[in-house]
Amino acid sequence: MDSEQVQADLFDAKCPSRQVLDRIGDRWSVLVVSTLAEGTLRHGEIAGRIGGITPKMLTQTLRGLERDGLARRTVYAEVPPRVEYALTDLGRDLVGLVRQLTRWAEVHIPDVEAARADYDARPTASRK
Amino acid sequence: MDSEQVQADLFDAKCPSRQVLDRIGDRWSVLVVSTLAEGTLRHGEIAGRIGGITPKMLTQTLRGLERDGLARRTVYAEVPPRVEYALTDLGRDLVGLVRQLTRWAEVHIPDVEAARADYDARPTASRK
DNA sequence: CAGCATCCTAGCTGATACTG
DNA sequence: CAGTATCAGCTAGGATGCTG
Repeated sequence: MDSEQVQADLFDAKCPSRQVLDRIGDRWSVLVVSTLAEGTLRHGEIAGRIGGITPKMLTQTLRGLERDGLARRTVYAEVPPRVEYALTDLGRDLVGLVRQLTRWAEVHIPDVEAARADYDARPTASRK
Repeated sequence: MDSEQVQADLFDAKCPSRQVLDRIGDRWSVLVVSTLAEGTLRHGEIAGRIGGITPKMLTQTLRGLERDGLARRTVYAEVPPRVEYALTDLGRDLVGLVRQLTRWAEVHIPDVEAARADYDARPTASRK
């Protein structure tokens, strides 16, 4: 395989890890998915559990998840309106990946933070 | 535990998955780490393998990886200057996580794309 | 309650040019 | 060769106010 091929594999939108990161790399997706992991919830319930998310960002995030087949949106024609969100099978599968991320973090983030502190303390290092 | 505590767990910098995503969620870190997985490389060699990355972004990314203890930077006092980069043990471990991301993507991204195409085609859905 | 419209800011990112 | 400095654009993200 030539270098052009390697480049194509790594760069662009072809790189698989890039695709996942583009999907869950934003500020709220992981949080919303994790919250929905506990079951079907309404818009306000999700907001309450997460805390600090604006209605706009929540809706925007949920729309993205719905579009990508990770969450299902159910509207009940009632007054006042009621909208429920739940994970799809695909979404539940994503939870598994998130758990792997979490597990890795719990194990290794301490090392990362130690290295960071060490780096910042070192006067010789090219500091930011 | 009160709702304040739940919020603290999920939000802020405490959520473990958030920490990983903050670290590898940027455009180049995963690419650079994956490239370094093949061995010790010089600045220009990494740039050549990745393609499309500017010197500034590469240096910036490498600095971040070095700071977090994921990569090691070795400067040789020669003329012309030579600087080599290699993964640390921690960095190599991160490669494992990236491979899991990649694996998940390869399996499920097709479903995501199908759902997306379906969603975009549906005229009734609240489209973006 | 759910969520849309609008405005606005901050930070990532990139293009370019220059230095040790 | 490796790295820095500067300028500029894009867009994720947030604040606010209004509607069905």
